[in-house]
Amino acid sequence: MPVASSANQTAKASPSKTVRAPAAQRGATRLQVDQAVRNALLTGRFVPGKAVTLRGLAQELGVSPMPVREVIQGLAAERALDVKPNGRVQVPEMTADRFSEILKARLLLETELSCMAMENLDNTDAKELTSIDLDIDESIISGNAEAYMRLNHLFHFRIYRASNSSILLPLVESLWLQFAPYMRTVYGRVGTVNLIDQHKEAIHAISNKNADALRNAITADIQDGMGMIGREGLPPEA
Amino acid sequence: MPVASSANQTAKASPSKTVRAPAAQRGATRLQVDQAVRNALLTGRFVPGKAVTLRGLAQELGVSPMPVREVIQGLAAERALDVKPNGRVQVPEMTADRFSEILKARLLLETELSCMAMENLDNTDAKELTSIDLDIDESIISGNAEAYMRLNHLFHFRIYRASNSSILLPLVESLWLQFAPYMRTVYGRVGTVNLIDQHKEAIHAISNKNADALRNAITADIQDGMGMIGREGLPPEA
DNA sequence: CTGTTTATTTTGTGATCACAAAATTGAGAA
DNA sequence: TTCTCAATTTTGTGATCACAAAATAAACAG
Repeated sequence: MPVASSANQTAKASPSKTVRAPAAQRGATRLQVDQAVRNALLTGRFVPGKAVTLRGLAQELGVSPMPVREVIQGLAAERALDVKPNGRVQVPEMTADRFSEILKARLLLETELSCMAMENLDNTDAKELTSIDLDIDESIISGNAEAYMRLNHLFHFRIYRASNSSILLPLVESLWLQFAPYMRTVYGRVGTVNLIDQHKEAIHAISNKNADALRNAITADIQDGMGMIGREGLPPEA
Repeated sequence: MPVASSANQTAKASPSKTVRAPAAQRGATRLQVDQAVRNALLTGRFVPGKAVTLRGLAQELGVSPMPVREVIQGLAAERALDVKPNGRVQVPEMTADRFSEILKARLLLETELSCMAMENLDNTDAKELTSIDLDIDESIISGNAEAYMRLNHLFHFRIYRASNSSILLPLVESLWLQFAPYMRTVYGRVGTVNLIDQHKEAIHAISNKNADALRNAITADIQDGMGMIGREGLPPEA
């Protein structure tokens, strides 16, 4: 899945004379790498434990190792990637401690975020969320875990983004990057059919402009989605 | 303040033959740059709006621009540095919205963190915290804002670190990196003598193993430290 | 076949380079 | 002076290189 124009790669014609494509805009390559890796993490295409190598990712995306290095450093700072003591980078493994702490943090921050968002949400947003939720239902019954994760993220952050938050929102985004790869492995084990859709009540709360109801719906959604794991055997390995 | 051995810099002897120092260990240079910038931010030596340039920082620390690039990317991902649309990097400016949100996030996360830490804190920790607090008192009366900020960070995170948290702790660290530079400008304006020391009660709560009391003390400390700004004129500029 | 040791490959790290976009400076005209 | 525009410098970006540590593969001895 090359992300850059083919003229960009293998730019080695004459010595000490590197030809470069016009470069659509400043930092476009890094941005594309960043989005590619983020999407891969959020949709579970990067499995916990998976090794992430500079040259590997660079070749896979059709770019030089340079922008990949910077993106990896950024994602490592967000704890979305794990830099081992020997420098190797991998998708973090989940542990029981990490999981329960993420659950706690999500409940704390995402309920707050949804309350903040409430005052800026109107019926137009409710309709959009309804549309997304329909796609979510479809992804659940069809067992398309990747689509489910993408849409579920879209649903939640469509709400949170209305909060106009510049502090809490990035923190929550970091949390999602951390637990998403593990959730994907859970869906692979127990499927997606067991998922309960708590989104209907969230939409209803938004339509009624009831902040408390939205808070409860978000709480229920988080606890349903992640609490399920508690009954399945939390730690993937001891 | 060169951070690397003098043998490392100006390593340009013969063409295409770079001499390198034995390299104490893997990633040591980047780690030193990272700690240097983090300390500068946390102690307020980097003022909001200050431009952070690759070559500038690299030369100041006596390293090549390479490790600086990676560190900056990491700190930008933690919102500790602000990457403008044109690629320039600077210490973030504070706004009223950001400030109140940071305050809210601190109250949410740091109280939780202190409660988690309580069960692992013993009298040895209390004595250490007392020692730190004495130094804090001294820094306040002497008006040494930089020392105060360093010690205050040390005090809080000595507590939080006992929580053995791997999720919430990095989030809070990100918050401190974000508000520290601004706080320094406030201390420069109104001085440090107005600061109220709420740490005594926190230490007392730890000695008594009273989680609720610790929560209250941390809450009071945060609100005292940051609530003061509300009476001084929050936004540095509109 | 098993365990150990050596050779090979992979991989992160620091450094340097070339280039373009952007900011800054400088000169000249009104 | 003040404005405008060209020249210069600064700065981030992508690319490539050299090196060492680490991981893997390959020999080899038992």
